[in-house]
Amino acid sequence: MENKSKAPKYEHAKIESKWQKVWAKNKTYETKEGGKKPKAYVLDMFPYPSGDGLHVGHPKGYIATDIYSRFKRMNGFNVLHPMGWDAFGLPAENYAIKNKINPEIAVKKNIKYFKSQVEKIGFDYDWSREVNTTDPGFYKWTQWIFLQLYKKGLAFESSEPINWCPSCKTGLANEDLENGKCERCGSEVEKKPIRQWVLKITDYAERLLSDLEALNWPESIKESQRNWIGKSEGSEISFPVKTKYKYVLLHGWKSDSKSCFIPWLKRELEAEGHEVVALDMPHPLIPDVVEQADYVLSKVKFDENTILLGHSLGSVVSYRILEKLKTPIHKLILVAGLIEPKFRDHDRLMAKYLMSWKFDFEKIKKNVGEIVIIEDNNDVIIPDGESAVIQRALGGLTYRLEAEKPHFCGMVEPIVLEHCLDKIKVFTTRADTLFGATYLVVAPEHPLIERLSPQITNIKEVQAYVAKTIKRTEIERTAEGKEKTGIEILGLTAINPTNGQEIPIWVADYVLPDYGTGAIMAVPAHDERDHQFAKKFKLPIIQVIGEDLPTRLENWGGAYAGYGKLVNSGKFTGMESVKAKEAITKMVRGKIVTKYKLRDWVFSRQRYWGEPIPIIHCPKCGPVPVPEKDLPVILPKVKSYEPTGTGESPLAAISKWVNVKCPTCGEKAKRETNTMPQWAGSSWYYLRYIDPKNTKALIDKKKEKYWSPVDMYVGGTEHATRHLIYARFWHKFLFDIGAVSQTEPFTQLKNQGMILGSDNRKMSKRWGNVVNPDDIVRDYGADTLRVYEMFMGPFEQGASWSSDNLMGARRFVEKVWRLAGKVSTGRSHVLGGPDKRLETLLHKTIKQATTDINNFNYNTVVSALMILANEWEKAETINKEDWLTFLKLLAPLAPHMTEELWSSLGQKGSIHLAAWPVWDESKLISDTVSLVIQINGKTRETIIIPTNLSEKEAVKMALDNDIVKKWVGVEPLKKIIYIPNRLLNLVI
RNA sequence: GCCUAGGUGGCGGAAUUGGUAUACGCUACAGACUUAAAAUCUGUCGCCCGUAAGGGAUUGAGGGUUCGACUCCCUCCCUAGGCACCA
Repeated sequence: MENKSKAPKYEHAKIESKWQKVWAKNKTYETKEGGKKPKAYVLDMFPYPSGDGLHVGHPKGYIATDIYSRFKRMNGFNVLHPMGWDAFGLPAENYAIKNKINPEIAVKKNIKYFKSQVEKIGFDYDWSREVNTTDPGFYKWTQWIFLQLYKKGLAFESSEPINWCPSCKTGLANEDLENGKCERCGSEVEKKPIRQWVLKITDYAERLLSDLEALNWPESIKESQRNWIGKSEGSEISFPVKTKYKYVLLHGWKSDSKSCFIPWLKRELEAEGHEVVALDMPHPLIPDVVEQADYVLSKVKFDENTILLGHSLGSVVSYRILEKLKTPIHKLILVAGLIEPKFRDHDRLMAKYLMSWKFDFEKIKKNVGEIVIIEDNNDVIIPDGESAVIQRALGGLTYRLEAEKPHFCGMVEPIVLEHCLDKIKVFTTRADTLFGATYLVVAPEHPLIERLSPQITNIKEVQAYVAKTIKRTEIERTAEGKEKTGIEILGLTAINPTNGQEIPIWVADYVLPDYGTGAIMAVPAHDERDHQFAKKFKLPIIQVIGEDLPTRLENWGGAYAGYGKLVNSGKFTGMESVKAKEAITKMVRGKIVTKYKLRDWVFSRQRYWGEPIPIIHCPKCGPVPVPEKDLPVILPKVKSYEPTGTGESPLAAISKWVNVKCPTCGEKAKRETNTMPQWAGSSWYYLRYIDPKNTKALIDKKKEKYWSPVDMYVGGTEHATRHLIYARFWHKFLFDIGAVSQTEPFTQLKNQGMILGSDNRKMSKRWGNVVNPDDIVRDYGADTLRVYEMFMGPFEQGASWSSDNLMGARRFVEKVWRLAGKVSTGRSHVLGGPDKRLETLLHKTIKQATTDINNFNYNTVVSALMILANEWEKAETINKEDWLTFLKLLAPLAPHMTEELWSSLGQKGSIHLAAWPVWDESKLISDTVSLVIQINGKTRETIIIPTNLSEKEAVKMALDNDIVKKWVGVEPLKKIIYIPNRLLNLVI
């Protein structure tokens, strides 16, 4: 009682503001470079400074890193523990629009409020390194990284249809969707083709996946990323399409219809049922291509089902033919074709002087549906790269490969035949079931439908189905339990390459256009979806797996998707699935390939509040990167920053900013007006803390090498497949260009569990269950808040707020405050004298606090400290050295109070710079231990024995015990299990 | 459907990794102090039988390994999260 009155009252507000000022003045937590200390980079995911401010859930992670960083500092580490603001992006912008404040002003205001909230909790941040993604000095380097990506071809423009949020009025990345809805506002997204910038994150898919293995991250986050990347290994297999065409084959200079591959190709195509015309053209030695073209036109009628093939000079004849046609033909195939009078071996004077090389490219393009250009890598006549020259003039697809004989002069040229025939390429992970592929299905978006439309007899119905399905949103298309729809494409059939079977081709929207090849082989016996589809449309189902299955196909409810031995599979019958995959792929000349579900990162937003993309569009030079010396491209101040919804950002309206001179040619040009997504700045901000003031380079190499990577990264799980994938991607890219020294940015990651409201619901204004940390700090103190949040339960688990439990933490803090009154210079006493038990307990507590803080098991640290405090409360006096040790253990958790008690005992310097206590292993052992005695594995008695007693003596002591005697009786001991200092089990 | 993490008193949760299950805290109840209340302090507090001494069952369910299982193995149920018509 006397001690109680001696101690001054615990006034948290006074103590906390006092020490916060002292720490700031003394720069207690400023990180200094160099020295011989090992480093520890401890990092929080930096917040959006939203208008609402923080609720008590936000600081949970910050408290955890704060404890960890203080602990590391006291253990002799050079600690980097910074904080900053992720202030670009939709939340900040929407807040600004809603409140009619310029985003720049709104963000400044919000940051000020956030910072005041954070500072009250007493974190050890080095504020001299504070970063803000909207600061031009910061986003200069965000733009710089974009330019490096652009230079390496990893940033490109595309007009593919992307996810468009009609409410946020901007394009979105795949990662920004939640069940097909905009993650921010919940609107259903539409597919809209708008021009946008895309980052080629898919180039890094394999590394992003395989490097996960070595990371010390929660398994669930790694699993999310694995799911998101979605790797699957399978085969690409081509199915020939059976069509009816008229082929016109034109031979080259000095040849005729009997030379090279022409006769062979004619036979092969005729065998497939096509009509083939191979003409001998007039004057093969000194040709006049105009005359030859007229000759061909007089002999052959060209229409939409004609395929024209020109070999060598025949290609030039084909241009002249196409110039003169009234209606387009289906396809033009150029084999070793040419478009200019250049030759590898010698000049051909007739080609140079007797012929014109001017062509009407527009007319030619108009008169042909599809162009294929095949170049021989070992050609001796046509110059290297001629296919690219032709492609520039005419478009089409080019293939550079090795012919059987140079210049495609072989009698047999299978590659030429392959390009003459139409094919559907499918991706499958189950090549072993290929014999059971009874039909093909293509996505409604598949180019084949358009390309082969003249051959499709029910084209009207097919087009109607396509039009209907393409309009549907992603959710409608993939809605669970949805009946499968589709329509057969009549007039076309495909050939199963294993057995030559003719199979139908369907179009159905259960096949997705942007995964695999946009077409599948359907194996209804062994794929649930195909099974449903086949049942509905009465398509054949053939079992090819399961020779050894107990039940037959008819008895299965649906498809059997497992592995097994093959049946009905020709020479592969009896083979195991796994082996058959490779063997069958090989037989049909398929390719083993790897596919990923990860899509490229749609990187532009048609919004105001983001980093401008540093590109200038010049009518002459195309897109030109802004020279690095001109960075940053400053986001201009505007009056109206509301989204336009037109696919253009509000920046497009600022002509003063938009109109610039092309950096390459100096002519009039326009700035890119799209901005970057909110994830841009956060993809590299952790590097900026290392070197926050650098204006010359992204980061100083020496500093980067010292501090990278982040040793402990803490944040919420919601960033699993966005921030954490994007940042890893950028980091790997920066590693590839030599800007950083590590391949991964964050070696260890912890997720804090969410703090829910006292009603078990997510804290939100909507439920009125939000608790503001300012109120808790004011009424109970920051130290109490910190201790409470750490004591709530395991760090990675969620828990709901409870004011009762908060009081428990407050009581503990006050108890510690009161204990200070018992401190004396003698040994810790209980009534009657010094107590060795308390010494043992102290050392146990040091050990537990040390290992538990290292593992983020803060709830058990608090409990251990409580146990010691409870014991001391029963003691008369507390030894001063023991007390100081205890304060140090508590210091990371309750920094203000411990600092106050530390200094009140006359200690020099901050407790937070003191050395962490070390436990003495020998002091952990007490003189006596309680030994558990079990009879047949059941606990019956506990006896106190001297430490390290031998088995013999322990058994003797146990058998002396009355209760043990009662249980053992006269039975002989069958077996004795003795665990020294712990347990004795007597089996009778 | 596939994958991942979980399931322990009235509640939040501990358990030295196979060795006394329920530490620590909250709640509740009783007592002390007080004119009274709050605060504080002290004590009791998982379940069933029993006045008690004592005994029995018990870590989502069932089975197994073991002298001994919250902990390891198998089957199943439930909760949370990720992916999902991805061929």
